[in-house]
Amino acid sequence: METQEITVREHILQTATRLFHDQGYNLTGINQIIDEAGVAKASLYYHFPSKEDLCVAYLHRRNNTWFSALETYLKDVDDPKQRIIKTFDYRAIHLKKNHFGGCSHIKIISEMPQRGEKIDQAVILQKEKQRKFFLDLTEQAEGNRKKAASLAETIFLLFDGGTVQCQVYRDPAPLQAAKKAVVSLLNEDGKK
Amino acid sequence: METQEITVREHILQTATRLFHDQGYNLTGINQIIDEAGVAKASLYYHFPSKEDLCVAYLHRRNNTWFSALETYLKDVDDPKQRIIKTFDYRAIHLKKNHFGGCSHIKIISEMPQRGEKIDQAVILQKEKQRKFFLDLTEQAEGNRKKAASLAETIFLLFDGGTVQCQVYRDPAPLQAAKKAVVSLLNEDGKK
DNA sequence: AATAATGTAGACAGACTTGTCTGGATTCCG
DNA sequence: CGGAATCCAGACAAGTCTGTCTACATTATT
Repeated sequence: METQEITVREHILQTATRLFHDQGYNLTGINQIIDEAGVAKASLYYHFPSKEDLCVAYLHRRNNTWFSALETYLKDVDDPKQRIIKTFDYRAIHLKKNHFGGCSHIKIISEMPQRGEKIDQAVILQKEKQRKFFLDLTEQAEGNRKKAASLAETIFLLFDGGTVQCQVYRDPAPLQAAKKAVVSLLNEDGKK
Repeated sequence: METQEITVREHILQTATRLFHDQGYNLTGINQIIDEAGVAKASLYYHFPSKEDLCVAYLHRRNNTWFSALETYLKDVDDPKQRIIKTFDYRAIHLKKNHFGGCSHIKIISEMPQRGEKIDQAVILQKEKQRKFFLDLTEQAEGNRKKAASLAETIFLLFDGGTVQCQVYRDPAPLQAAKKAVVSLLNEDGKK
């Protein structure tokens, strides 16, 4: 109760998060996770019935922390267009902090072609949350609903395209190009 | 000499190509490749010194076959704008044929966070070839070189974004949305 | 005080991994 | 004909993988 009170479960999840992202899911063994987390194997299997369950927890964790950190980053930005644009900046910062390893969710489905239902759900959940995030903002920025929807789709495509190209080049430049394109689109829209 | 004359090396490469893409690189063992190809293990290691070398050959093969099939698909299309647009159609067809497994190159780097130099080179080579492909076409379609360059970047981002989202949803819709955005961009350009 | 929840340590099963090696067969080419 | 290139069959090494299990210790709650 005095300090942080990091539970064993939390410790496992943090270690798994680091290793899954940095080394890859298939290249990270259960034994390595328990060694680096400093817990017993039975403890891991007590909290997570299988490696796949641990993976699902990892994906949900990533989804939540990414969005809450984004909200913090945007806390003083009110204008919807600016919120969209600054989200691209945040994405670049976040990717750099993670050594340009790319999107955790995309990586997982790239590693597991025959993914299970739970993993499918977790990945699609994140993508839908991101899609809705952009859609809400374009609807605020643009009265025409149909135009807002198509604009949001384009922005989301540029967002994912920028992310994956940053992974390839290990460089934030593609996301900056994507941001430029988005700025252009949002201005176009205003001028019309 | 009578029929196709598929060499052993070719047989290995074809089997590896199918398995790497459908199952993933790390989940495909050397033993499975030789079993399904019907060759001896020593034959595989005779032609490919290591699994990584086989991977590099696989990436180059994918790169070449994708581009030559694209050229065939576009053989009757002359207008540069139409060539760009039809490339998105071709991408969707190609992804569907490969069960929406996504881009082979992106998948490989997602599976191997600490990839070697040869693999890095192969992936970047493909990306640069695609980038140049779009750049050549935008330069033909648009006199202003600077505008053409930025247009090509945006198109390329939409291309990769559409590809990765198709992988997530196992559906061609995102690439169709990307195509729509590109059509819009190319028309904008014409109107200005 | 007793029971349930949570933890440690580590052996074990059964299967898989990449790569090497032995040993011999076939085929091509000069 | 002779040697080089190519191929097959499969044992083997040394390690990895996930998940189960036994046996015991600590903590919390009722």
